[in-house]
Amino acid sequence: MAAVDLTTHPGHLARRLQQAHHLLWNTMVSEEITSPQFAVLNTLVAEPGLDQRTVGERVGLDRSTIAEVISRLGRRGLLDKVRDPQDGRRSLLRLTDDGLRTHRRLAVRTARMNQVFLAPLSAAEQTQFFELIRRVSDAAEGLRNPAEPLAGQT
Amino acid sequence: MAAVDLTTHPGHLARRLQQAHHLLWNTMVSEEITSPQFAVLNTLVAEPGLDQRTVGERVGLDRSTIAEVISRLGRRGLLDKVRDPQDGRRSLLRLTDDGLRTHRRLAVRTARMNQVFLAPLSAAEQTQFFELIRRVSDAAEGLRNPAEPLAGQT
DNA sequence: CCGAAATACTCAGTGCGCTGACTATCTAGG
DNA sequence: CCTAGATAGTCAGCGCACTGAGTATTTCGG
Repeated sequence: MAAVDLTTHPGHLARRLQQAHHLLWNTMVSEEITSPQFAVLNTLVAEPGLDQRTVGERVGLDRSTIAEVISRLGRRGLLDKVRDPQDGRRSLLRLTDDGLRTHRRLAVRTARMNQVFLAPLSAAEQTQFFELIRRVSDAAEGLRNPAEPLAGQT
Repeated sequence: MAAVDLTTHPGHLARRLQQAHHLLWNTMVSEEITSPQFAVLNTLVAEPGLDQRTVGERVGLDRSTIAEVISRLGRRGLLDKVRDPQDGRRSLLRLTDDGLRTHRRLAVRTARMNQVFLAPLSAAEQTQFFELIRRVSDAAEGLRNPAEPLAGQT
């Protein structure tokens, strides 16, 4: 009987939080476009013409995953992908009119959903919520490259 | 230029939090056993002989996903799965000795990882962190079955 | 100019997570 | 007993997410 209490395990809580979010997203935002897909659209609204890798960096997806997400968005005609004439390795991405319209429509619903999702918390608690999660995520992300200790050049 | 700030979107933050956790888990706990798999082991340590559906309920996985996770654990010889003689629909689950040993080993490492993961927060903040995430998750989970309004029997 | 390193992307493989359709089994009503 | 409904599990299909290997292109050193 050495079982552990999972409700104090951040990983378990993070997974449950995502599931809860997924549930609400499906009912209140879209069953077609997923949350990561919306994040990609959103990035390309802000910075049209980005290459695939950079979009992945912005939304926090690795090269393989971002490739799949973009391929799906392309199949749906929400974005165009063209080879960079300056650098044949890159694919430059740009939303279509349909992609722009979709983003606008979903942005409204997303805002509504976030309100419902965060309704159990007071305004102050919501701020705390964001800050605590961000601090933990950023710190863990920082452990990824333990090198690069000082600013001493190289 | 109607782009949105994703850092105030709980869904986005939840995803990033899980990625950060996954990263730490892989380096500090195990590359073989995943966090959901550990959750299943942990549940069966506390309640041996549970059926598949109930285990899924305990750890928060749907019938399909829990089936796959259990199948993987079974292939690795960490648990046994036998048909319930009382009810032929059910599969009863029980850890093997190897499963028990694995759980014990990982439980220690998991505790260490949680400390590192939560190190950026003070003790009070950690409590807040758990509570806020739990409240949001529970509330969203509650929206799943909007029925069952009163305690009036049936 | 030419070969090596870096970079962007693709592909194969594994695993989590969900829905909807299906099968097997059990339970309850007539 | 026998059928209708509920319940446990399987299966197919989609999508996110990661790693490691491989390809194409660019860049940099000699």
